[in-house]
Amino acid sequence: MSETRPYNPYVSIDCVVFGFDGKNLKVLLIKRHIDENTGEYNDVKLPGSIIYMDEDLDEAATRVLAELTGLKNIPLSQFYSFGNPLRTSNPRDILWLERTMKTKIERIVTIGYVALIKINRKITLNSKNTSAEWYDVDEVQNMNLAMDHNLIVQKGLDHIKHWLTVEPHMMFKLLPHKFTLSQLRLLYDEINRKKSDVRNFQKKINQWHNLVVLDEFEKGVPHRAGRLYKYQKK
Amino acid sequence: MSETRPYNPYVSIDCVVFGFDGKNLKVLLIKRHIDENTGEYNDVKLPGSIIYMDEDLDEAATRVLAELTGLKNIPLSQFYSFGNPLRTSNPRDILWLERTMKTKIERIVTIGYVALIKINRKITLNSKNTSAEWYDVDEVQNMNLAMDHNLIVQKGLDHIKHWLTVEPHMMFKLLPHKFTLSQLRLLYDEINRKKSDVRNFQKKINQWHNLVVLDEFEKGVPHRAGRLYKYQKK
DNA sequence: GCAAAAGTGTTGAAGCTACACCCATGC
DNA sequence: GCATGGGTGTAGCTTCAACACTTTTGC
Repeated sequence: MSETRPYNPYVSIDCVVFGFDGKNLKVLLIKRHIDENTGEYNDVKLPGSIIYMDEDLDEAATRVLAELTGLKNIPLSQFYSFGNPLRTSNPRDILWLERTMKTKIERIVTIGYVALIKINRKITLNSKNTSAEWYDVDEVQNMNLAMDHNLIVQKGLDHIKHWLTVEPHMMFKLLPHKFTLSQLRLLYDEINRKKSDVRNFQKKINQWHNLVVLDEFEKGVPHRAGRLYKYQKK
Repeated sequence: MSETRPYNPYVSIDCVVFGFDGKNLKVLLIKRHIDENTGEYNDVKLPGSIIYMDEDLDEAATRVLAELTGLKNIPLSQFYSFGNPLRTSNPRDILWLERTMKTKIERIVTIGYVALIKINRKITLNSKNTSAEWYDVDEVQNMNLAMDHNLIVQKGLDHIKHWLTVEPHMMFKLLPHKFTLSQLRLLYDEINRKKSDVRNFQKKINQWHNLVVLDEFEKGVPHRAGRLYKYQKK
């Protein structure tokens, strides 16, 4: 983070960070303020930034996420790269980029990374002018994100949906340490965009051998309390 | 392709083009000659090049492949991006890149694309100093390709292996117009790196409904001739 | 006639889907 | 006591793996 480390103004990282609030899948977005002398403009974008000249992509993703949100030790997975030359051609985007990066921007190819975190992780911001918030993934589809970030979120979603079949354990990263089977199923259904049969779902996950049954139950619910489970890495 | 169209020397495309000769999976590589005054050096690399400043990635992939091999109308799929800052740090690579691109090279992030073609397609080269050849994928693992191209080939392989389950029809792009079920099975097994049971395999592919049985048989084989099939898009 | 690959069915195991009722809790 | 979601088993169907012998052809 030294001030003299040169940027590569042609390549950036964008992080699609997903969370789950027990009901909806959420994505972490950062509010962006543009003062177009002074047309004023507020919108919302993915946490992302250009990379340093001598920086590996995975490394850059980790750094960018930490710098913009304070989130550390988050495994990030590259999923797709976006290089439409018009993706940063909106004057608003150019203005914002050049002010923020303090460098001339021509055209940026961005590498998309995806991460799954527990939604109650503390987010800290590096600037008073910004704020990060969780947005419903469904809402985001109808919002107008900065640059091509709608597309990036969509591709990120496709990517984690694909994980459901290939590595379903990734879901546990989105759940609290202790969770009920309903929470697990709702999350699964939310990502998969279809309702599972309750009994069949429980049969399926009982074969995963990574769930530990706890002697605890959820509290304060206006119905029979669900049993709590935790995930145990094998 | 005008001479004045400026390059973006920070982003490149590399194409992993696969073919199948009836027995082995092959990858298309380009011989590269370096004269290091005159240490002489010959090695082999993927068809790839830096992109133009105003060019979309998919567009660049199509152009680069056409320019370097004459292959047109080839669907290319992006599969992964490679950005280790040391990937082009070998002096040999720098020398070659700067001579070929006629521009100063600092560090290149490359976007990997994969394509599947029939192995008898005509390859034409744009220069007398280069030549393109098909290499056994297995051999390539033990060769020392330029830059990080061994890694890129490996990731490309993983990608098409994954296609077997998700979109198995892609295999037909690698086969001749008319083919036997053995050829199809050998290709499947080659990509999947395991032997299928003959009968089970035929049952599986009979459910695809994209195979048309022909009234023709292969010729000149020293055993019972296999029936020919063709692929019919639905 | 022999070497080499083509072609062809059945069985058992595992996994997937569909489906309905009683239970515990908060209000 | 009622509304809400928790928790539980079975039966039919589909899918997948394992397995061996006869046919055709070139030489």
